[in-house]
Amino acid sequence: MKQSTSIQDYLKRIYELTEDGSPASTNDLARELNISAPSVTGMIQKLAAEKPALVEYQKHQGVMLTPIGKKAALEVIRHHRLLEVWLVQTLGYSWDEVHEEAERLEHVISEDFERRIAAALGHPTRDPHGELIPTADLKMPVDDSTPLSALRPNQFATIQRVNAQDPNLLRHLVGLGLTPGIQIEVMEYSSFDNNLTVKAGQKIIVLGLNITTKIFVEIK
Amino acid sequence: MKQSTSIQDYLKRIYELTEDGSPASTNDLARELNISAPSVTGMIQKLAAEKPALVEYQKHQGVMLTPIGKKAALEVIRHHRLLEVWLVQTLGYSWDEVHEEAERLEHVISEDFERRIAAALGHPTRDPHGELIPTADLKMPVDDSTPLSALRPNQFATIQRVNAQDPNLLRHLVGLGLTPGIQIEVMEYSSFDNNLTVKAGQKIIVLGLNITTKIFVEIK
DNA sequence: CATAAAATTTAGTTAAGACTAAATATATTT
DNA sequence: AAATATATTTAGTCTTAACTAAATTTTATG
Repeated sequence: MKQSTSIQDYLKRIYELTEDGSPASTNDLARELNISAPSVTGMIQKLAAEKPALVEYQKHQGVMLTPIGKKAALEVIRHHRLLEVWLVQTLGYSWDEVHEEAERLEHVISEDFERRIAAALGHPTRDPHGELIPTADLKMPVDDSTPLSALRPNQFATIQRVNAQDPNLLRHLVGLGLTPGIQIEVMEYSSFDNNLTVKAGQKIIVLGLNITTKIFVEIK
Repeated sequence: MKQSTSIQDYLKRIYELTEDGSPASTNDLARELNISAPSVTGMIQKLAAEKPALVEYQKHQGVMLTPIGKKAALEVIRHHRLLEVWLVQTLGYSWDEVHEEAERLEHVISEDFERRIAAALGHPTRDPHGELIPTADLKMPVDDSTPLSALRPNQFATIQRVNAQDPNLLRHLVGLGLTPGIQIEVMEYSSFDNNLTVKAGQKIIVLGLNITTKIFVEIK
């Protein structure tokens, strides 16, 4: 019942890619995992053949997680996000440094360790990027946020989460003052390049689609 | 230059088995690692063939670590022991619970993580069992302790370290009040079974060789 | 010191999980 | 709807690190 590190990575990526309800394609998975497409096909077939199956798979149609696969994925994601909070709170990591460390630790911590850090941290519900942490019974809380890219001028919002791991992007956002909890107002929208001009604190900032699709907000 | 988990385990065990200056035998290594002897031979040959070599190996003569292999081993041991302190101090693990968790974590933490916990803990010199922690520049501090088994009646000593990982034994010792820092007096010695009768606090305790060779003391 | 026992190594397999090259299926374009 | 482009799968290989069975070397014993 305990999966290898690489199986856990597959399940986690499949979870992320199927959050919208549509199956994950072999190619998308290959890209996300930095693994060749044929290797991905092989692993998917293996996961689908397990008893009980961890994924549902039809040739050329992509993969979805079975309920069991989903539990396993949420377990890894819970580990990852709790670890991120823990690294930031107790060891002074910054939000652009935690991802890589958590990525390795998530596979080796015990359930006991998980319980201990969750308790020590006061059972946090979000990681340092504002992402929701799956509950101890492995349910993902419902997320009511909207991508910033969907907002238009004169809308006010609070940043809830930033769906990114790239340290450079994260540091850039800190520099701009765009972190969870921050209030913003949309000033302008350009339909040509989908740029949004937003006001955060005193700053007026122009953001491209690449950034606005990664920032999720609660509309005021 | 970064070794696999299993190579790290080999190096660590070889370090422990060669601390007395004599080479580690294939069989001893196999037993310590829970791996078959032929597998051990294979791995040893591989480690000896690396450039630079991690071990010195002559057929049928056992293995020793090269200076480079020793550094690598001390790195893993430093990780392990710092993690044990960390788990006890910040997450409330008891000394019989830490070993297993540290055993998995030691292979995946970054040098940055190592530095952060070392600093957060105030650069401890011993782990929860009293074992010395290799320094940041990977030197093992000299150990001046004596096995309790070498003491005789009327000698007084302080327990410095307990060289054991078995949770049952460790809990047993806590029950007997035999933990690092505790003062003891040797009352009796039996040359027949090598039992020692010691006084720790109020208690009078008879200990077999299996235990007295694992407890290391500083003679008063 | 010859022989039995124990330790070690060699030889050959296996499993996981990656890879490339080639084949095939699906999707897109004209 | 045919032709092309893209995505996916199949087939076969490689590496790591384990295994067992058999051969060999070393050590211990009679």
